[in-house]
Amino acid sequence: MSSSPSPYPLHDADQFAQQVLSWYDDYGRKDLPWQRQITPYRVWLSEIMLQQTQVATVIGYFTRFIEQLPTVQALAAAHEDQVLALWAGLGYYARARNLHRAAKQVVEQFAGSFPETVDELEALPGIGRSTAGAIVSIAYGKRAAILDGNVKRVLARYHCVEGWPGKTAVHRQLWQIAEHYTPAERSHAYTQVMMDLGATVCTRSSPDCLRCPLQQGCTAYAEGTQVQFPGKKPKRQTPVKQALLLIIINAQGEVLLQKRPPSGIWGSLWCLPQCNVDDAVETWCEHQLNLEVEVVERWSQRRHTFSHYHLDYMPLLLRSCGGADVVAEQASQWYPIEKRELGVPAPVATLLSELVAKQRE
DNA sequence: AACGCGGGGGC
DNA sequence: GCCCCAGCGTT
Repeated sequence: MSSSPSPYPLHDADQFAQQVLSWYDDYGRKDLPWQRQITPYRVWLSEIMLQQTQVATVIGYFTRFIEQLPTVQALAAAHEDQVLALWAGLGYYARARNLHRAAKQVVEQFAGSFPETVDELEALPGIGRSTAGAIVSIAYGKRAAILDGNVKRVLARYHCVEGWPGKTAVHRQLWQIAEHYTPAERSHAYTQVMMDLGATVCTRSSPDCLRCPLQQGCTAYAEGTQVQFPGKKPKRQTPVKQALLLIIINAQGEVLLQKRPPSGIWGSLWCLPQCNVDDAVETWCEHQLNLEVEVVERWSQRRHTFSHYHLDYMPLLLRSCGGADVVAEQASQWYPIEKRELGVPAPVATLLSELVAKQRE
């Protein structure tokens, strides 16, 4: 382990662990769905979901996912569309695709039993150092440090670590601290409590320091500078893109969906056809979809925000009135609007729901 | 309307 | 090794 000098003294690791573990015994969460029957598969799935989403939301997704794909073998054998449908609404769809790929690797390379070391786990797609540490400590009870967003916040405040954790130097510093405090015993409880603390006590904008087991010893608390840590990502302004989203209905009342390419926004999800605002819609449909359409309604413009741009889109309701049906190609299909078995992005799901509601009027 | 999340991949 | 990418719920 590298030993770059720290600008602050690390505290006693045993005492630190004792403080948080005692809090865990009293207040830690122990009955979340993935904490009940602990298997590496369940821990892995929950950790990937929790990377991007809060516990309350993950519970429903996790439960549904496990019902349909209860084992890594089942996941490996599933169709990509089923996996993405189970993920739809969570965002960051590359993770669902990585999850699927990793399951196949576990089945093929490890005969279906999960690897037990951080190094082997990290070699699987979608698993990095922190997620590998979480699996090793929670599922196998072995010592391994984690550094997710919650833990970063707790540790950055505890030692007033300056700078944005996206910077390599800051990140390295935080890992060093994380490793220092990670105890050899009670690995599962320690990992769990550090995440719980960050999620429920040491929150981003209003930390509840009076209930924090680390209050004594927390440098930011002592200085009243909690909300300054961790340092923020330098922000840049997000561009606005515009598009038309085409809700094309055929004579059977089905809507045309197209599978997106595997990389980029909404990768591999099923989406409404999308064209530029200055395209002539009828002509575009004829050329791109080989479909004759007429515009039925123009809905009001909405905004969907991604991390790096806004998409202002106007939904157009179109009726397909014949023309060759080119939907033979794999990448598009007519889909019953009330069916919910394909992975569609959140805004598309919203539009389809609105359409269903409208038709019931 | 900001904000932040863990890891992959391009450079 | 550094930086950009990604989608949604929360604040």
